[in-house]
Amino acid sequence: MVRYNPKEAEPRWRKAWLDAGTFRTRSPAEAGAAPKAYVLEMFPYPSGRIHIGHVRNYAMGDLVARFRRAQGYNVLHPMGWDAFGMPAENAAMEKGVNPKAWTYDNIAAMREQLKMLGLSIDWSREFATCDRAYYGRQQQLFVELYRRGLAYRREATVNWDPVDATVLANEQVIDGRGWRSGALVEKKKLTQWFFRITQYADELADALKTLDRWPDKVRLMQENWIGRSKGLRMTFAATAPLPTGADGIEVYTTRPDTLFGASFIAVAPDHPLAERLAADDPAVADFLAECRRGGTSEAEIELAEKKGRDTGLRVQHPFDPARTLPVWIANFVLMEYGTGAIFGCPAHDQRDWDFATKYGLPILPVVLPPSAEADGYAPGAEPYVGPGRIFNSAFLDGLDVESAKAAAIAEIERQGRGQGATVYRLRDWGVSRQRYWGCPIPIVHCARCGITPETRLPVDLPDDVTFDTPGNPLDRHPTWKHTTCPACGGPATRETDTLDTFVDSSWYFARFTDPEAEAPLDKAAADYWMPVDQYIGGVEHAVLHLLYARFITKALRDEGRLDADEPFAGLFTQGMVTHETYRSTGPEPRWLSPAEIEPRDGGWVEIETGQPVEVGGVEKMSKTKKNTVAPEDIFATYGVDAARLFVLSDSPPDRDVPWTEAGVEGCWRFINRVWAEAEAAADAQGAGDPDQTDQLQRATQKLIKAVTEAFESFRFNAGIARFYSFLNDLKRLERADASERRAAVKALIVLINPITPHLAESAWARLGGAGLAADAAWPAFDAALAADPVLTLPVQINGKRRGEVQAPPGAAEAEVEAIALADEAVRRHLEGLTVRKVIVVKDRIVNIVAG
RNA sequence: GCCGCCGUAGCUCAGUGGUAGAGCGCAUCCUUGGUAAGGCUGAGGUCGACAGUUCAAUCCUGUCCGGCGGCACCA
Repeated sequence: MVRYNPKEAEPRWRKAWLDAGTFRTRSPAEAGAAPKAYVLEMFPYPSGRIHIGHVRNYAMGDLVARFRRAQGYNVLHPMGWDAFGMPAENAAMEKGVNPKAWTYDNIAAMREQLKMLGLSIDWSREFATCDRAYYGRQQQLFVELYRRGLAYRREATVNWDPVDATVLANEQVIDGRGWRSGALVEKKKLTQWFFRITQYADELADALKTLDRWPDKVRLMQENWIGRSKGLRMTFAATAPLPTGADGIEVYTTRPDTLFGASFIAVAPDHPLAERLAADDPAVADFLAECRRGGTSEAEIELAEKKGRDTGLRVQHPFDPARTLPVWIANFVLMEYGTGAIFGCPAHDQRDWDFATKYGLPILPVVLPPSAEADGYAPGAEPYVGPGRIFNSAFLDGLDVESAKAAAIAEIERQGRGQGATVYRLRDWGVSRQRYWGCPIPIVHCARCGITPETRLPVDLPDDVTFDTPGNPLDRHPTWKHTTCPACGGPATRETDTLDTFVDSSWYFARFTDPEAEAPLDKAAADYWMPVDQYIGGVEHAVLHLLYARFITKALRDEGRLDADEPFAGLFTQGMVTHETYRSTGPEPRWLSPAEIEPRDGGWVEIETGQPVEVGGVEKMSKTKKNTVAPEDIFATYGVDAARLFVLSDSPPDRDVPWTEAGVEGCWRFINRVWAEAEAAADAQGAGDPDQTDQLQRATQKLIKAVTEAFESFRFNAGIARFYSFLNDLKRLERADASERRAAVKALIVLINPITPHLAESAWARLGGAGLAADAAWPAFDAALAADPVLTLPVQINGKRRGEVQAPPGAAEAEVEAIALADEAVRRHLEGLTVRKVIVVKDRIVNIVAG
């Protein structure tokens, strides 16, 4: 008996795979009739060190990739680096290092760590988004988007950090301050580049229902984010010309059926009409200022009181010449949505109800709840927003809500006052960043020709930049931005904005299909491999990255660069790795790392002080809470396979998994048990107990079925649970034939290879398997071999289990009934009772109803 | 407030319209030439609560309770 030694075995097998070229992607010609499988995990930011979350993400992807390989698919499983972004510039500012050198050093370090995981990756396809070869081609795509009107420039309000002199993304603003500088962030109007994602809003929303291998949750989040609503855009005619010169106020509504219930019009505080009125009236100006002061946090919005101010202006009701409605300015109306103006129907909208109640505006019910009577109907204590029949509404009376919407829209359109319209919450994607370490936007500004796309690509990022002063290094570089116009040859300046790094990650998956291609994409390669069959990553990208990538894929499709409609046919979002938190006790509690504590007297104490430690909640691993574990340490102690096994075994893959030392030790013991079984099977001799042999054969077939199904359906932990029980079977059936034992363990090895590939190779070799375990075919399930010769059927009397009987599979009902009624235990329970009915469920159970 | 997911052993989770399971932890014992180990045996569960459907419900239906996540003056 030789103990399994991962320290020796794991590097040896990684070298064997490399030497054999095991994970090289086959060309379509080599693959022939084999189906393709593109398996991809979200590529990492090269921070320089992998963390345990990476281990989980890539272990899952590797499981899928190795599983598909064994099933005979031609697998593409590449890796790259999401390498542009702020951390490199922050390192430059803080440590004076060059961002490019810093990034490539990190990539080199992290590549070595990732390679330790033994992933079945074709490393020949690796690239980084900061490679000139990649971002240059991205610039080419940008120019195409620009020429097709999908990239454009306009003035927009942005988060401006006055200390760092840069624009910040929304997520970089924390409590109103710049996350790095701590300066109060200002709203500033800047001319910015945008991608016209809203042009694809309908398709992005509609196509969600084709993504049947995406989590419902993510599809729902995207649907909410796009926020499509169908309604009516119409103008209420003013009774007198408005101060803005307009002759009416345009509103958007999704409830045109409630037009007869309208009792006021409200415009946003930053609506042009409100601003015009404020210019003439200090009281209005004061009111607008008051509205702006309101906090922006969710809690504040939640509690914010509805506030309004009557402008004194009035508009005409479109359907009732006798009625006019007052025009208010209201703080709850948003300028960014719809037209920045609404009509209020207090009877059927909570916000309008709150507002009308506060300011004494009329509440006119027009939708009658199903159970209510129109005569004498009075609104209750809150607005009615459910379905019903329209009443008090002239030509709409008697219609249901949906029919009334259509009828009202038709009438408004007939009158020429407006038309049916679709409105989205989704806004165009602002892609400008006033940063250095990103893809330069390939545009020049020419005094004569204006905005001109650069044809001399790539536009290289200069290496000689400085970070000693705030602001954009590209903008203050002495020579970089001065160039000539590609159109007229005259003097011109370069655009100094770079692209949001989400652009980089919006097409890298397509580039992987042929990373050497001269064009941004090789269409044949992209059409062979795309879409990605299985994409795996964190749910935190449910909206942004995944929505952007869908948009860019559709834009590339419309440019004829590939045929795929969607980038990711299958998506899986994995949970995080969490860990207990520990705090020291005493006057100044602080977070302690797992390495700083030890068990003592049934609790934990701080090693340095001997003071008791307070064990806190199980939370996402973070540096501040010091509840991280270092993958390298785990690898050194238990081997890579134990770590891979652990992150897949203890929780369903889409849920968080709490990291525990005991759990990983259990995995380590499991690995040793598998190895021991391989050794025992390899050394076993001769024929054994026929009954045990049969049982082992059936158990093996059941294992094959269960594990295959679990892997297909992303229930990896459930599959692993079957391995544990199977080891118990192997132990119990140790008198089975030697050849059957070897077959059983070989099946186990091939099934477990996607999880613990190094162990699988060692065990495979020990059992004399041909070639590499990584190349072994997935075992086929044989239902005939799995069938039990005799079944044990429980017998229930009045629904309670009272005994069990043996019967062959497929036994006739009458036969089983006779066996059951003859059973001694059953007869005992039936004493004094009359059998009224016997229910036999074939091969399952017998239930006797007696009384 | 709206939407979604989850409640099974101390912990993390499998599972099924019909006999409740695994790993870890715990207890007892064995081994001490696999030894910073290995193994045997065992205890431990009103399957979140209540109601309904059924011969039979942990599983299906409904209501409620608890936890997590997303969205939220979006007209």
